[in-house]
Amino acid sequence: MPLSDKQIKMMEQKREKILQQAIILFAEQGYESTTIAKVAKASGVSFGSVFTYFENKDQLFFHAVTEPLEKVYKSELLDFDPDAEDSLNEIKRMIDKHIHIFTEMHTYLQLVVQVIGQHTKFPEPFKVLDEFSAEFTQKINQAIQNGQKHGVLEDSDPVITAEAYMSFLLGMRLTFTDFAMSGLWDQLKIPALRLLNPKH
Amino acid sequence: MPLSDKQIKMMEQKREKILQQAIILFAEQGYESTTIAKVAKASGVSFGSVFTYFENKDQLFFHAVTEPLEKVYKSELLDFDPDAEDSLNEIKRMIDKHIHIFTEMHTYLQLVVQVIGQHTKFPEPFKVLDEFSAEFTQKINQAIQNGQKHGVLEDSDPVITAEAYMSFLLGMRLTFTDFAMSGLWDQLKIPALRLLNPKH
Amino acid sequence: MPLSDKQIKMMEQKREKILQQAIILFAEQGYESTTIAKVAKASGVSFGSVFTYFENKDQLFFHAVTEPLEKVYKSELLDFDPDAEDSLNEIKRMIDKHIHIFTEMHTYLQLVVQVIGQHTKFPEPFKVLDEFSAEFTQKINQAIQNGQKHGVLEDSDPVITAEAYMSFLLGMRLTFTDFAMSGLWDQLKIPALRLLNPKH
Amino acid sequence: MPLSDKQIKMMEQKREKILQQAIILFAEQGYESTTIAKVAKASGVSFGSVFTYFENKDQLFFHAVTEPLEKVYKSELLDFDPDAEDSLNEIKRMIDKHIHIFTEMHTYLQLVVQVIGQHTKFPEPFKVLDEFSAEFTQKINQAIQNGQKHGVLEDSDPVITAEAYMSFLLGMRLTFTDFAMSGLWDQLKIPALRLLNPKH
DNA sequence: GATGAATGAGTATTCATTCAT
DNA sequence: CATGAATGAATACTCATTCAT
Repeated sequence: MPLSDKQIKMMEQKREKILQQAIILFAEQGYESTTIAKVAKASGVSFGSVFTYFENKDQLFFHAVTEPLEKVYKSELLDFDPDAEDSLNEIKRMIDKHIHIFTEMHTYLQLVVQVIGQHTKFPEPFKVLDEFSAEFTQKINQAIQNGQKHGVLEDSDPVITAEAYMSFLLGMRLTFTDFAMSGLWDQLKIPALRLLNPKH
Repeated sequence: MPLSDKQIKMMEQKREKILQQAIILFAEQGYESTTIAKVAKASGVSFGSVFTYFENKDQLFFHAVTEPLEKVYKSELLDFDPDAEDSLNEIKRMIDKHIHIFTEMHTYLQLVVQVIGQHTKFPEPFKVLDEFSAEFTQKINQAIQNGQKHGVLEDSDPVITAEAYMSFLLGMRLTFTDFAMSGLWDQLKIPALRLLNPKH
Repeated sequence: MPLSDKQIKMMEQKREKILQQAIILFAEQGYESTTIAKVAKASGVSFGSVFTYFENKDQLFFHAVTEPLEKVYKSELLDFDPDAEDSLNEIKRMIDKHIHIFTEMHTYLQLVVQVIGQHTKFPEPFKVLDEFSAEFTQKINQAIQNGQKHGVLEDSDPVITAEAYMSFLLGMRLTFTDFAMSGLWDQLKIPALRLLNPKH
Repeated sequence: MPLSDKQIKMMEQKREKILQQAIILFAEQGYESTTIAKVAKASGVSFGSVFTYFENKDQLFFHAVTEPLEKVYKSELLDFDPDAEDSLNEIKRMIDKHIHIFTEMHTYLQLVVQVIGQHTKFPEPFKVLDEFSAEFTQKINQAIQNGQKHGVLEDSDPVITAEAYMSFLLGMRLTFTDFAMSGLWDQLKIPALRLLNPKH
């Protein structure tokens, strides 16, 4: 007897709830200090149920790291046209979006940073992040070349510039732990654009 | 019976050795995965000895985070004159130095990032880092204002710009896990300077 | 709504399948290492169904131990005439049969041995085995006395001899784990008979 | 600073105590039902200490199975001269000894039987037992041939007879769970000898 | 001061069992 | 009756810390 649609939906919600809480806890307390019991409590399920939805702690961590990227951030962060005709405006729109997304990514980025910082400890999730990182900088690179071709950006090594841009985004969210002061974020668009070396 | 000078020196060396190995292990494996036994083994002492030199694991971590800063990086990173007459050259010299230091700080920065990312878990070490961060950006800020006053930097909000500069430094070391490609580092001076908005 | 005959038959088959797989798993892996999930998987049913047919794991084990005995082995092992006129031939026939049955009992005997060896852990199944053991040796005893009366067996304490005979049967199956070498079994009839002390 | 002799002795005693209790518990309750906590309690140490002396539960079990064999039983069971001139008396002495040892081995044999019965679960300890078993039957075999050569044993296949003798010893200890009735044991020497087929 | 045995709090994970569908 | 999600008791094992030598 298969599960009813309702049941399946309930289970999906429960899985999502567990994953959300796991992301928060892993981000704030780190992999080791996040116990399955804490995740279960935060999600309102018994700890046994966590194992119904995720094979083990490692897998839970892996999904906590990769699912938000695959399901949300990836498409959002890559949502710009690197070959746009109106190159400068597209780049500005992109920066706007990136700053905005990174601002919202607070918790998730702490997770990302853990994985990158201790990549030998987390090889599988790191691989996923690393691949996205390559794709992301590659597309930024392309947009920069497009801007240079259209004469809206001054010349600069597009590879270095793309890497610098990404470093800035990542570092920005790290430096400011207190993200109440969201007014700041907006203003970071200016140095972000400056990194891409626009013509005056 | 007081300890001889030689003995004192031996002990200091032993303490230093333990701390160095602790920094490496904490950085690469994280706080929880770094066991006292591992640190002791890497330092060539019995694990009991670790407790002779450091009250407990927490204290060991605290010193691993703060001593390199206090003893080495702090003075190096603040070694520039924010009121220099030859403002542009001083800024360029400063960037050179910063990029260079951050390049070398690889391991230590992983530690820093852990503390910042999980600052609720590590309040004491975080406080030390946070205070340095404030001091650092304040001094950068001052240098930027000096550059603007001397007309070598275009106008820009010096607070934002200083934060952007620091974000870039921190993010830069995070993005590139493979630091064999040190050729890259040199080239990062260009976008770093661009962030400060120099006149053409 | 009563169950149809067909349904009842299906259920009986399912119960039998579960029991067979349970016997194999309990025998090869032991009580604790045999999980209900493994039994269910091996039987091709959901683990919930196991509880439909057997109250709990203990009961499943109990039936795994006792049913083969009650339904198959008991009658086979007792299928000899302890008062036969042609005493020697009956005894030889009995030995033939016993050796043959024990040879086939491989898996089941592992189960038996577990219960005997850890009888404090398995008091109920042990009781059943113990009672059969008493009945078996008693009947062997009787056959031995009959043989002695007919002058085909030399004198010997029939109680001891019966126990020795049973010990031999049980030990035999334990000693040889590799039962591919079935040629051996046949030859064991000779020492088995010798135990009963036949006249030359 | 190395441990003092006294300390080392204390530790050896503690290890021995743990092992003895482990043997008893593993024998009576089986591998899975024997918890480290139970062993620790029975030995009067904290459960943490068990791990000081044995790497893990598997290793504890391995040593529980192999040490008594290597240290005690092996030499005792092989303590007979398979080439003795006074062959019959040597064989009788051997049987006496074997029956006596097996009588005393009660607890240990339950352990042995577990390992043999579930040898796929316990490959390493099984290997040790299997090797001893081969050595033992080989030496018995030799003694039987010697007896036949000297004309004190009737002819019989010495390989089969040796196996039968060993099966009997093992089975004997299994059949009788209540070993209070030690009067019985003595009488088992008679069928044991009979198995070896002595001349009248 | 140096060592490492002893301790036990804490944690991931397994698994029998219950029960809603 | 069949299914499998939910539960939490139970257990091996790790590791910081203490302290006797």
